Amino acid sequence: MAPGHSQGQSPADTRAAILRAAVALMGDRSYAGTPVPEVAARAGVAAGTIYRHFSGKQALVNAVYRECKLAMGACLNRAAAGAGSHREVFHRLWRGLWEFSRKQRDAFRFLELHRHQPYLDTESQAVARSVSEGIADFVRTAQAAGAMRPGPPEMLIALAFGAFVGLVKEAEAGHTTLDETAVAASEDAVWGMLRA
Amino acid sequence: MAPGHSQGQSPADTRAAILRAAVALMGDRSYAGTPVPEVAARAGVAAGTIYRHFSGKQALVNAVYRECKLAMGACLNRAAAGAGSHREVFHRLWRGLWEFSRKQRDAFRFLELHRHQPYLDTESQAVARSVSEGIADFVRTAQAAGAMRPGPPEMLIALAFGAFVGLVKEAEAGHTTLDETAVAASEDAVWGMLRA
Amino acid sequence: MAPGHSQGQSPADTRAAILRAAVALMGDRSYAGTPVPEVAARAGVAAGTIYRHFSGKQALVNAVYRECKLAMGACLNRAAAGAGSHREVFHRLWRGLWEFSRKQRDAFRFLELHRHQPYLDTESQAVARSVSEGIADFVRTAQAAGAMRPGPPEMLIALAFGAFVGLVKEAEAGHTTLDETAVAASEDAVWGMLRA
Amino acid sequence: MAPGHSQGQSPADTRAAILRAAVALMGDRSYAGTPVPEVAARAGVAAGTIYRHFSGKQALVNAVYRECKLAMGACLNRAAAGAGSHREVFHRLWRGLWEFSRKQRDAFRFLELHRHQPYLDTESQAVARSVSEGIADFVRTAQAAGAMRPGPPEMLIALAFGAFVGLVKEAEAGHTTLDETAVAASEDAVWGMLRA
DNA sequence: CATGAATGAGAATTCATTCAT
DNA sequence: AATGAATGAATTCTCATTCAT
Repeated sequence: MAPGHSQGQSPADTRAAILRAAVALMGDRSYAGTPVPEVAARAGVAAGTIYRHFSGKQALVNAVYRECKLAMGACLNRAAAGAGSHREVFHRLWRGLWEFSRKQRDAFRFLELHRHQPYLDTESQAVARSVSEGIADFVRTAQAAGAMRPGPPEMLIALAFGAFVGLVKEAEAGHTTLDETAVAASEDAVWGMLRA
Repeated sequence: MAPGHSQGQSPADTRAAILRAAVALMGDRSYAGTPVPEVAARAGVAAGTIYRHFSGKQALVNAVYRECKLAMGACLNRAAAGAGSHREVFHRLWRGLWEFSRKQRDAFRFLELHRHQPYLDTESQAVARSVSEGIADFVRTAQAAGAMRPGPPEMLIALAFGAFVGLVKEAEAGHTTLDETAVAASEDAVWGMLRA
Repeated sequence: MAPGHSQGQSPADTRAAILRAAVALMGDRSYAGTPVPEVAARAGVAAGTIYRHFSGKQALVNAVYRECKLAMGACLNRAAAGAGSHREVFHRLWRGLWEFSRKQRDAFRFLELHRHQPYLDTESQAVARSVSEGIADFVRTAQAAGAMRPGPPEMLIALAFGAFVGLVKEAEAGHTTLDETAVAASEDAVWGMLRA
Repeated sequence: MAPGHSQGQSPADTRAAILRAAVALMGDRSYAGTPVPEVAARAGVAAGTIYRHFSGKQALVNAVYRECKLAMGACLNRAAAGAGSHREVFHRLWRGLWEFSRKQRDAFRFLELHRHQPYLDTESQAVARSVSEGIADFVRTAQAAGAMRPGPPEMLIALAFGAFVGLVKEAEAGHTTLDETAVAASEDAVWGMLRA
């Protein structure tokens, strides 16, 4: 009977808070396992507010997915952009992935848990494809230069990225932090898998 | 209207049907995303019947998890058991993984989606550990013989297994079947990552 | 946490109780104005039970609508069936309508409030049409015999039925019961409208 | 971002726009079925604006109801006012009703859908009564002059007005326009019901 | 053992209303 | 006066679980 109101931030801030809360919770407990009211609570807003910013739970996951995917894409693009040998670029990519998984831990987990889920819409899938495309280009160039083993770029990417994901999950489960030494060692190992 | 036994099904058959239904559905839509009544429907039994065989939804996932994990463990143990060089054993392991992911696709997907989830109980975790231990032993032996690169066995396993998972997910998403050629190529690549 | 169960009636009884509750409430407060839990409460069942019997609120109104419409149709058909002059048949129809509006007051009100609403599905509309058709046939016969004024049967029916509805609504609002005298007088008046 | 006045609209214009939007929507979808924000959207104002002009949703329906009822009352009074036989006055009344239902279709539908609803306040009911009273006077005069059949004026009005409503609803549902011919025929029929 | 109707807590979503700007 | 983001209670609907048959 007594509706309320509060304020203190711009709509964009509210939206951002909701997205932040959603990445964290859905990355931890899956889409179906995360009630909207809990997202609201963590974002510090009322449940109804979420529906002013997103048309529904599904629209929310998709927004989160795109944001995370683009963030990771940007991170990888930065790494791939600079000069240097293919080995050096790979070094930057591997480190970039590590940085991303550390600094945006929630986003990384979220992306891993929501790959190819049926509730992801066409736009989200398009974003995912465009990010993959960027990396595939790098692989193709390296293959053409004889620096990487031949084969479908998608396969090599799947192997290398899968390896990284495995590493991160292991680190999280084993309660060990993925430190400098481990990252350097894994980078070396994975390059052993990719090089010609 | 007439309660009683389902025609020609032993209790064990019923239990197996429930487990099969649960692997498929939960491997596809996650634990939280899979309603118990739907599992019942797919298993061809009434909703209540599930509760005669499992004390609740959580007990059901755990039963499923253990069964799948043990199946995969058995598959890997068989591969690791025979004679041959470390390279040859790895060959059998990689092929074993492939076999398993093809023949028990649902189980493989289920396991991947339910790694380290909070609803897995201590027994399930123990099963998981025991399976990992078997593989770790192989890695340690190979490292001692100078056939595999040094470093924590868990890390190498995480990288290799992660790579395989990445491969399978890519194949499913890309709608490409993981054929002989791709498996052979990936095996070669991953061995490049592991060998000393 | 503690789900329940109660029983004591057959599923058909439960369904009937829900329908009865829905007619009464929706006939009184409109479709949108009637919360599902209130229907449940009046039917003496839990809210969730409604969804075991009807796929949603909309399916519920449609079921109610069809049942009421068919009941009224049956009532009118009985009246139209017997022998006698057209005037006598009209007498029975008018009385039949009166009976129906008295004995099934809720159903009558419900039908009036839910005519041509957007949530009525094609099947409901078909039922409505078939009932109207029966009456239209009577009108056509009477017109052919020169006992009723010419013109589209639908128009005459709309006028006469509209008059009856107006009468009932007035009686309800004016808190006067529609007694024998009033019914006889109105019958005479309406026949004055219809006769050739 | 910049609060303030809507460009070139006087408060009275805004109020009128809200009322217009409300008649149309509530006449179509009932009181409970019409969200306030939707009324605002159709009126081209912000949701909050409605609450500067009306103390709540209920006050809004009542304002709408009174406006519509008075408009229809005025229409009927004009018809009843002029000279001529009772038959001629009835002709003007019937035509007046037709005019009103055509030119103010939304208002007519609104009034029909909101008769005797519990959220109508005493003032609205008083308005309704005063309009009815005007017509009842005409009926009483005609009865006294022996031009109309005897009986409670309210009953005759209910029958005749009900017939008209039935006609309009049929026309709307049957997707037939209520044309000159139909109106003339129905007028003749209804006079057959009313005349002595 | 199996059934499936019933339950009721809780999830997703809507909407009347408020109030800082 | 007007705005529109925010609120939170109410609404529709789902689903894990129970138990009479």
